[in-house]
Amino acid sequence: MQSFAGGWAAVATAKPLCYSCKSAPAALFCRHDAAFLCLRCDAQIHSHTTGTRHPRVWLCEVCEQAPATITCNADAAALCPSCDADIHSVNPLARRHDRSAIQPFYDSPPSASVASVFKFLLPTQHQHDVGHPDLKSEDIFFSDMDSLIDFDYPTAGDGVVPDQSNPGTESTTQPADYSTGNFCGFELCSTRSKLDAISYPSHNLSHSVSSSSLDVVAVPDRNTASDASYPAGQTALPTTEKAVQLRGMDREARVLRYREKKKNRKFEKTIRYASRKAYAEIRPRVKGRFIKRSEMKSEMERMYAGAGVGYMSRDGQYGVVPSLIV
DNA sequence: AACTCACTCTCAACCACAGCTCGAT
DNA sequence: TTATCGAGCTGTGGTTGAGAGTGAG
Repeated sequence: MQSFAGGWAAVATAKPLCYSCKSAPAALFCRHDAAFLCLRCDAQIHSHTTGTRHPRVWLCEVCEQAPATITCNADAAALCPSCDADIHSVNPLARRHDRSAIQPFYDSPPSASVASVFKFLLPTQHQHDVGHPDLKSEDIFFSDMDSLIDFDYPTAGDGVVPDQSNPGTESTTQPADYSTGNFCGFELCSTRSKLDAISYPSHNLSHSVSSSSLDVVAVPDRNTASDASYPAGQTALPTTEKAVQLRGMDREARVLRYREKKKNRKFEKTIRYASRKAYAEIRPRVKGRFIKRSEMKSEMERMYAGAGVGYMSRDGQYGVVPSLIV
């Protein structure tokens, strides 16, 4: 079994070369020009001084060979249609991941990416703050994140993954044309099924959440990213002054609090069903594997046959769980 | 520099079964 | 509309083995 320790990068193959310089690996895809670009060439072509602000998207985090068109909010990952289909068809839990069409960025990639990576967590009204020219990405990013970054499970119910299969959200899940595999005339993700033998744990969030600003991906607000088939260059960049808030000491305190939380954040296994944990802990095992209680009984009887040693507690239940060495 | 070997590290798979989900009645 | 039933699915932890990574020769 292939290890998945390296996250998405572990299965990634060589990125396509930049269409402009033809030497550096591409980092993003310009939808207007239908061209892969490295960050340097992108900065030159789409700088404010040139006035060119084409809609661009990051490459798929999995194959890194096709433009991302879908964002999986559960995994904080931008995916191309093929990788999305591969990953989210492995089991029912994966199928329930909240996915939405990715929203292109128009400004410089670092600021756009940082601001957008957690945008699915932000209130909808902040979506337009991303492109505000007067704010550093961190200013936008940290202002409201601390109240949203706890990642606590819902208090009601068992804290299961939200069901994204309801009809109301279906339209945002697969907006791209998967049947053809084409997007803006570009053939997507020619390297399919690299993840066939790789499981896809839903709790594995750290690969992108903890990344640097250059590594993170654009994650659009699911409520606004309803159409992936953006006509090239036609989506106007909205601007607002709402982001210019929380200045001064209050904001600094919030930033500090967020950074502290971020520092201490851990993506550890979360027990959703304590009762199952309790049962698993007392369940008899052989070499770590669960065994039938009837098998354990017969095994113990065989082991202790004639020795006069009892292993059951007085009430017939299991006392100390024996670890059978075979 | 390229290769082999030994060693360490990482992690998915395996197992049984209580409890949950959901469709049928 | 509500209640009940049953089939199928999910999640839980310790151990293991395969594969990746690393350093020495």
